[in-house]
Amino acid sequence: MTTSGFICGLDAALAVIGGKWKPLILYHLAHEARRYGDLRRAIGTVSDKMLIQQLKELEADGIVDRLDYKEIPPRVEYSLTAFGKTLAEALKPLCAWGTEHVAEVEKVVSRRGTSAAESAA
Amino acid sequence: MTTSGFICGLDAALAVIGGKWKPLILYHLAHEARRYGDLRRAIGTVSDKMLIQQLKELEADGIVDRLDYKEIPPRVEYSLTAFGKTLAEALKPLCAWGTEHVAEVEKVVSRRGTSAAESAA
DNA sequence: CAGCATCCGCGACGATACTG
DNA sequence: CAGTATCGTCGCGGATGCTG
Repeated sequence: MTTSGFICGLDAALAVIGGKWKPLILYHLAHEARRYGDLRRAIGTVSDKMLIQQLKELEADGIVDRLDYKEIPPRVEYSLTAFGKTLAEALKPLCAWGTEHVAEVEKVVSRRGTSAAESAA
Repeated sequence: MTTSGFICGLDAALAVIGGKWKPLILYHLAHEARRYGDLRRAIGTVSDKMLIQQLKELEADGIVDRLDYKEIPPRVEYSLTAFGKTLAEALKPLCAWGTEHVAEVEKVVSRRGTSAAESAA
């Protein structure tokens, strides 16, 4: 058994950033460390359950770092690890591609169910 | 509201390549045009329904091109469009990143359910 | 050979309530 | 503030069978 499941690295990468909220998390964390609630507010429409879950997976993947200040009231900061930053680097071209072709993509995707683009006037 | 659903191009890109079999399809099509059955065999464990569906979405997205030879028995070839090739280009670094860190990723992902790790050729 | 229709399970995703 | 636990929905993805 190859035990390697992944055929073209792309699979591996997608397994890491494929979660519904992961790209957004990565995006917001790329600039600077963020507190939990801060992050949630930044993303806007994510539930605690999902945010925590995705955050934990990213943490398990070694992409993000969790810093607990052990204070009362609680204060926790999330940030990208060095490893996570290499991922962010690798993501840049794709991000640029997406930005450049947002219009086309959005148009077609919205036809598939208004999943990502809701208020596309 | 931003009316743009997508915050960072990354979202847009993921909406395009996020399907379960899309990376594999892209991967196999990147090298050369492929016939339907050929493609299905190459991927191995994909059902007709899924392959067709993903292929159609990619086609609607302008990523892949469908060439029907109108013959009997039927012959259809799928290939990347010029647009699709720009996407493939943007994907390379991510692909490389995934390849480079397959080990780490695979380890963690397999803990989450052996979901993506199974289809080896 | 290429593709479509249908049924169905299961896991992702989400809303709500509760805790330290 | 930063989570956790539970329950319910929804649609993705898979298996099977049929058609041109």
